[in-house]
Amino acid sequence: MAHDDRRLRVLRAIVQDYVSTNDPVGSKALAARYDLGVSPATIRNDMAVLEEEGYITQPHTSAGRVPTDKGYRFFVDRLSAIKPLSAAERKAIEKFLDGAVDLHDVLGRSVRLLAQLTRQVAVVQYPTLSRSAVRHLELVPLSTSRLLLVLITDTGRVEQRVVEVPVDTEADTVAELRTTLNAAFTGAKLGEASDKVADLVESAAPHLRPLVAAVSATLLETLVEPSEDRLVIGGTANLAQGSALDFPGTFRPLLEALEEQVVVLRLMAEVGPSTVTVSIGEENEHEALTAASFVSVGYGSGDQALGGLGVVGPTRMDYAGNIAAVRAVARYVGHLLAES
Amino acid sequence: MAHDDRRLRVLRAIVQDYVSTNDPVGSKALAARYDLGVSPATIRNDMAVLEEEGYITQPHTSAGRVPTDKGYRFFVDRLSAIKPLSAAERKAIEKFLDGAVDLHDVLGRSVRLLAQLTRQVAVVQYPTLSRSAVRHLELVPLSTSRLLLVLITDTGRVEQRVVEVPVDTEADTVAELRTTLNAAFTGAKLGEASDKVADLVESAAPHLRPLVAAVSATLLETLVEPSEDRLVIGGTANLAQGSALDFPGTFRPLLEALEEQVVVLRLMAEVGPSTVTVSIGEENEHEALTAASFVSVGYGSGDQALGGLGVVGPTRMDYAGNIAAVRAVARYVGHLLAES
DNA sequence: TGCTGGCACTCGGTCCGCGCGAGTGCCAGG
DNA sequence: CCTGGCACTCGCGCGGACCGAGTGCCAGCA
Repeated sequence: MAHDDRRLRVLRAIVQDYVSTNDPVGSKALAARYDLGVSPATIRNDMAVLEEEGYITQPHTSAGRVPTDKGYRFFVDRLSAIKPLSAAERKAIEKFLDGAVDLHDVLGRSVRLLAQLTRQVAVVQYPTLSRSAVRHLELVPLSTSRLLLVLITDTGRVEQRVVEVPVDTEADTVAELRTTLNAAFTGAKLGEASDKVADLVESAAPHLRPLVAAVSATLLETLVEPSEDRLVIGGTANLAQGSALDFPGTFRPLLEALEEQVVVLRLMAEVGPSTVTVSIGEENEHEALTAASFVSVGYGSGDQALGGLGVVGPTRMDYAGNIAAVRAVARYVGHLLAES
Repeated sequence: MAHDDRRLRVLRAIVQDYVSTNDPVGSKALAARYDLGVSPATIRNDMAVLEEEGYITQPHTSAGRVPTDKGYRFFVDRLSAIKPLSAAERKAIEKFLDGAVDLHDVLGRSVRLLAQLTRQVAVVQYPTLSRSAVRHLELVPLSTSRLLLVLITDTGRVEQRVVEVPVDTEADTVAELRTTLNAAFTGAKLGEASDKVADLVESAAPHLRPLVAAVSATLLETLVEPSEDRLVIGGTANLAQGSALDFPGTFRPLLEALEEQVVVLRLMAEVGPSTVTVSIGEENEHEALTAASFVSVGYGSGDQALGGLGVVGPTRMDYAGNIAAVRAVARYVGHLLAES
């Protein structure tokens, strides 16, 4: 129907206007700024309907309208045209990420880049251990009864743990152990490592068995939450922009939630690669995020995401732009990790 | 002189009162809350002198007085009695830090702990590479012309770099190379590594020389700023407390400066072990920090600090408490790193 | 000489009342 | 079904008045 179509355009205009001006938008301003082809009075009627249906609301009687979470949701779902990045932006991405020297560096640059592109808080997850493969396992003797286990994954993550071994070991034994472990685990997905452990202990030379068991146990421990997932956060300064406006009174809890990491990790758990997920306002379970939106996507080539990244900002954000930025950065990060 | 002594007490009272209430403090309130033994009128006279000398100031005529940076400085310098931590706090420290599983974990817990104890922004520096010693060097072949160099220090830091090697290598060669490098570097301070490189290349077997040179070069590269120093920041949510009050308009720049890291690292560069450094307001060079104070100390046993940690907050902070907390956490971190 | 109580003065914060303007809903007409 | 007109509502900003905290100064007292 023609009406529905126009109402959609009205809603879209309201969202766009509100996002850019941060002022409740009235019928006259809409008619003036957007070429809707109808008079303010007609727009008012449409707005009344939109309000009844819950897409917009007015903060008080004689103010303009503001999109509700439902309004944003509708807007985002109908976002057909993904705003392509400008040439300058593409260039900035390359410039920013090239020359990264290791994983930490890649993710650090990514988070800064994303924060800068979107002017929001950026969040980047380290590649999940359990979906990474072992590149190398190293054992460094600390004393005769303590070994340092160093795990290096194909994504460049390095984890280390001290292993208390049940029997005293000598250099030769450690070398043997190292060979055994690497033979067994190198190239294997960590998520499947637990399956191998039993067999490995079984088939190991008798004098190595307690050692293999101890080291394997420690290895599996690193795969459990929360140490398996790590997060880099950047651009929190961007929150301070219009904090009072966007997050009335909820600024501090929001920062706390971000530092908590767990909250964000939970959001991130659902992301798939290449499909951008947008979570708007009240859709977020955590209370501190009910005034915020979260745009996220998985990165990493292949069917399963190695990790996620995204941005957090006020519901009043430039969804189209942020989605594009998040997607672009994820693609670059995926490439960078694949080629290292 | 009796006067000077009383004036000092007045200044101290002003600082304490202002820190706890965040209201400019007047003569009457002072007389009522602190047992100075004199009347408000006398206190007024003292305050006039203190103001003339630049220790306090009044935001506007007919308001109370507020300490100036100079006033805080004087207060801090005369802080004889370090407030000892409460038993509960000591317990919290132990509980918080025990069970840390690796360096990242130790520092992460420390920063959270410090933020919680002081209710300020906490900052912890990773152990400086150049002052750490090599525990182990590992080489993992990525392809015949690329090696992954993994450096493990005695403080538990792990750094990795990809080394492009000039000639194709085989597994045997890599093993030889690894042995050579570990023989040369294990146990050596990284700061002194550059001295060794020339000799090492010289004395290496001819076929290893280009490899040793390439790997050593990469090793030395990791020692230059900014990758040599890393920072963990936590408790930024604490800034949001009275951001408007404490940092009028400078909230965002402050967050930016903290994220910048470089600024903080520069401040941290000067810290020595065991001596707490306090940098107040305008004493900080960086503009965004002119309304903030920085309390820091080095951690690590021995004469030279392995790294620094501290807190950043408004000049209006509990210096005695924060100094005590920073010192206590530094001691614990030092112990933890020493025993691993 | 130094402390004290009293007093006049200053000045920022708060409250109140008012007018303005943006925005709305409704209605009659095209 | 759209449009222009109109009466109505309210939040915001502005200006004035009041209030109270705090000060500086001064004369008196130990």
